[in-house]
Order: sequence, then C-alpha cells, then structure tokens
Amino acid sequence: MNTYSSIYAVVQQIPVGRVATYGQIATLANLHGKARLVGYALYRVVDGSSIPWHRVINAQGKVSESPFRNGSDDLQRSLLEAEGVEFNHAGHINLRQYQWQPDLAQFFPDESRI
DNA sequence: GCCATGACGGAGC
DNA sequence: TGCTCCGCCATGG
Repeated sequence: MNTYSSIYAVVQQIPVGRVATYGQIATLANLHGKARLVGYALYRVVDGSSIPWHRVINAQGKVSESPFRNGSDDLQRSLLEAEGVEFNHAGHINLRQYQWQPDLAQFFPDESRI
C-alpha cells in the first residue's frame, strides 16, 4: 500500500451524489496537509480506472482541472450534475450540502476511541 | 542527482 | 473579497 493506493482507496469511498475536497482526501489517506499529492495522484490515475475522480473538488467548492487535460471542467461538472450535485451561479458547489461525511472510525480506528 | 512543476491549502496583506 | 506567497512531496527532464 503506497501513497497513491491510499488516495485511490479513499476516493473510491465517496458515495454517488457526494463530493470531497482534496484536503479531505489527503487527511483520510493519512496525508494531512499534502493536498497537492492528492491532486497529483488523481492527475495520473485518469487512465481508464474506476476512480470517481470527478467527485473530488478543491476546498473552495469549485472544480479544478489542468489545462493539459481536455477541458474536463465541463465533463466533471456534467458528471456531478448527473449524480444530483448542484452548482450555483458562480459554478460553486455547496459543500455544506454535498460534502461527503465519512465515518472517521473507518479511517482512524485508533483515534475514534479517544 | 538537481531543478522545475503541479487537479491544493492556508496564512498574510 | 481577492491576490500572492510558501510549504508539501512525487514525478519527469
């Protein structure tokens, strides 16, 4: 289980109709503060894998994408809207409403008993 | 092996 | 509210 495997494992936990932020994924993957690695990991994985990468957005509730990847902003947005996630006038997602709230005990069993 | 870069985040101004 | 800078670390040239 390497760094990226952890990230992918977490991303795959995101349920349909929910989104998670890079920072959140990083924390759940035991990489708190290393959100960049999450973005980098997802950048490499969009390779025909089954990772729901479109459910990962930045902390501002907005979709980010690399200019090097075929205008995926519309694609990602479409995929999310198809799952019931709504965007406001500014293209933002209401995190309060759609952010995934995982069972922390599943990721940090040791800390859950504190 | 060194340097630049990158789907981010948070602090500072 | 919005922009800039710094930290983090894996990857590619």
